[in-house]
Amino acid sequence: MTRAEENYLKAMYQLSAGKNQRVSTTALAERLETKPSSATDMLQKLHDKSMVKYTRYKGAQLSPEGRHIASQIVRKHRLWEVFLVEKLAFGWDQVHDIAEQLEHIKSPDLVERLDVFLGCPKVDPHGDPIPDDKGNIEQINKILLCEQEPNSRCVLMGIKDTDDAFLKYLSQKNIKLGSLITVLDKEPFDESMTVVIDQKTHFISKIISTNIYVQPR
Amino acid sequence: MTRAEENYLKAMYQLSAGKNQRVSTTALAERLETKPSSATDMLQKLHDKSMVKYTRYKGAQLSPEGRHIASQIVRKHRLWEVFLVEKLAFGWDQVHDIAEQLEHIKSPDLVERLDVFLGCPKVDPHGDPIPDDKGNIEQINKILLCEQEPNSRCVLMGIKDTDDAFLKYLSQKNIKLGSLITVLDKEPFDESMTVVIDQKTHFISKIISTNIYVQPR
DNA sequence: ATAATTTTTTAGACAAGACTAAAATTATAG
DNA sequence: CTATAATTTTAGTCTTGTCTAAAAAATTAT
Ligand SMILES: [Mn+2]
Ligand SMILES: [Mn+2]
Ligand SMILES: [Mn+2]
Ligand SMILES: [Mn+2]
Repeated sequence: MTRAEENYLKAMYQLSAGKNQRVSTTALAERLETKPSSATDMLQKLHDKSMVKYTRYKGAQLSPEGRHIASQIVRKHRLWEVFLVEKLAFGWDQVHDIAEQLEHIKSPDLVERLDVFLGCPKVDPHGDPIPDDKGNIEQINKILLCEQEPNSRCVLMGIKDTDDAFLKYLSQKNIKLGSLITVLDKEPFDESMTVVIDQKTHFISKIISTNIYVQPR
Repeated sequence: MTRAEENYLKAMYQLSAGKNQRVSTTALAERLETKPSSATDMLQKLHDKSMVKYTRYKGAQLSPEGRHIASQIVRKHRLWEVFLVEKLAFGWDQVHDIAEQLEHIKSPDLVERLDVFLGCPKVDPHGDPIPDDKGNIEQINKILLCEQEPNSRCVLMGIKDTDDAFLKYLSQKNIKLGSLITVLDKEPFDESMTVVIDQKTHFISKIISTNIYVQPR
């Protein structure tokens, strides 16, 4: 697998979120910041290598093998992110681009040892689950903060859209994975919330509460 | 710099060992397991980018900038090798190929943090010096074991030709960086040696003693 | 000094991956 | 059900990095 092929497989894996739906040429091209014609080319190549099932004008779907390869790229990406944050003290907003490169290092032995070195983590620094070497993901029960009722407690379990600016916003306010959140009030008008996070009171908009995964306590 | 360009610069850096001599097209091609015509192509490209000074039919020489870039690839290669051996418990015969990939990861911040994480090592697992971020190398005073006189002591400081098979041979006999070596006898006929390494007696051929760097004690 | 040999370069081709412009197909709207 | 719009594919071009075969230059030997 070349780097480009791996990136296409990973993009398909992430676009067909959890389930294994078909992915359209345009969606794929958009995700990879390339043109639909390039995506078509690649899908045909991946079809010939039986990594995807591609039907002209109908989009493509990962084959079991393509799906497995994609899961291992994601596994590597997230393990490296853990390494960068836990061992090299990077901030969670700094690691994605570097992991984007590291995920393509080829050495099954390396992945295994890295996993052990990191203590076999189950989630990456943004709370996203790390697939195991078979591609299985341990489902963690989490909901969006915006769905929490007033006067309830929960724990921050992940970030939905791990945009750099948003990650910076959160860490600047010292909000992080594992933070204890108490919802005090929810404004019916704009659904903004008053919450206490680790003893500090914050007023957060709907946009923000829709981007934070929590586990009720 | 693309990966191929980086590999050419690194190869030139290593071929012009220490000094900054001119490198021939054929030598470069051989080192990179490619054809001389490909090397010519690349040298012309690198000349246009002023990474090397290339003269037709006369070979090429690294420019100060090309030399610096090359040194940083070597720096990354060796730092990653330290990481793999020290942190992930790889054997010193298993790390070169993986480092060959890792050396191309682009992030100045990453290199700096990795260096600190590893305790700013001065040599890699084979005893080769690690250039600093300016490209400077701390010269370590070392000679070949074959040049040691009988009835002298020395410490193993490095391996000259870090061939996988040779590295395996050494570690299988528990001979490693820092091992204390006492030369008991040197056969005048074939220059084979009887040595004690860490309390154990070994008979070693000239070929082997010419491949081990030591520092006299 | 000339001939033979070796080294190096040029010319032309190819594969991977991307792009643009045009054609084909599918989806949507009236 | 047809006309228009949107999506997708094809055809042709480009860049990077490689190769082979042939030409040119430099070396070595006679
Ligand atoms: Mn990421
Ligand atoms: Mn990637
Ligand atoms: Mn190495
Ligand atoms: Mn390399």
